[in-house]
Amino acid sequence: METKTHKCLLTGECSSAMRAVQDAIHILEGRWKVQIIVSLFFGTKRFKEISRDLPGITDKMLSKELKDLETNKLVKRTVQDSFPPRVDYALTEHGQTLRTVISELSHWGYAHREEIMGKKMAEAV
Amino acid sequence: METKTHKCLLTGECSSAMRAVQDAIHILEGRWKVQIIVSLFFGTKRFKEISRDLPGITDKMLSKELKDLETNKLVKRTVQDSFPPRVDYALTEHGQTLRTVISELSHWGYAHREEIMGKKMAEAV
DNA sequence: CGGCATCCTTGCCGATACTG
DNA sequence: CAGTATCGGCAAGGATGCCG
Repeated sequence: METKTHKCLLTGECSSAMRAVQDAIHILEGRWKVQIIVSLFFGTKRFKEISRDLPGITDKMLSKELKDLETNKLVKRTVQDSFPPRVDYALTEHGQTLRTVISELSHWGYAHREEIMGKKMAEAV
Repeated sequence: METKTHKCLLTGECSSAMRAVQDAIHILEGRWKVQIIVSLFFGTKRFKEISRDLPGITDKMLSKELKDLETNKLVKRTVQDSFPPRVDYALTEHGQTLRTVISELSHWGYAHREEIMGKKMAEAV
């Protein structure tokens, strides 16, 4: 326990694991990413549909975030060349794997709220 | 499946789950939080020890982040009034529960890297 | 050693307007 | 409908210096 295990801390295989964690968080962080993903958990959506699901988001942000998610192969963008223009967004298979992660985060988030607010309050609410 | 389940999207119990996820992410996000926590996975540390584990972090940031983590009851701060001054930081029981979450994020992060870089490259590295 | 105070840069993100 | 273009505020956070 008092051994020099901390030598591995940010060099060696530990740093590789660190980067993996940071990568994962980086994809989920920010005000909108998770909300967009959750919105798409419910199925394929058009730009405006997602927009309506996220009160307060601007077209600019939604556009940017979707582009990010597409770059990360989490979201598939499909263009129908009809009029009016129609573009569909859906989670890729890989995007679907986020369900587990988000579920885990959700559980911890609840537990955390209990810890912070006090167990008693948690039942009260 | 095509039912109007999206009605619940950001109103109702779904929004509660959303907030839980956001809470969890908020605690882990940023450049340093996870690194500090991981550093403390290896045991109780002093301010300078953590600082040495995280090349590039400034005293100001470390101080702020530790305060945040303490506020969230993830880290316990203990002051020995000796000379030179000595302050110990350790994860609380609640802080330890992050192991599962971080482990999950790490796994997904690796899988994500394979997805992005291509499975072939993953073995090559 | 373990910080806090100050200054300053960066870039996130919102508001608004415009296009095909 | 599905975006892009431009402007700009504001807060996170890096650099530096000082203190008990």
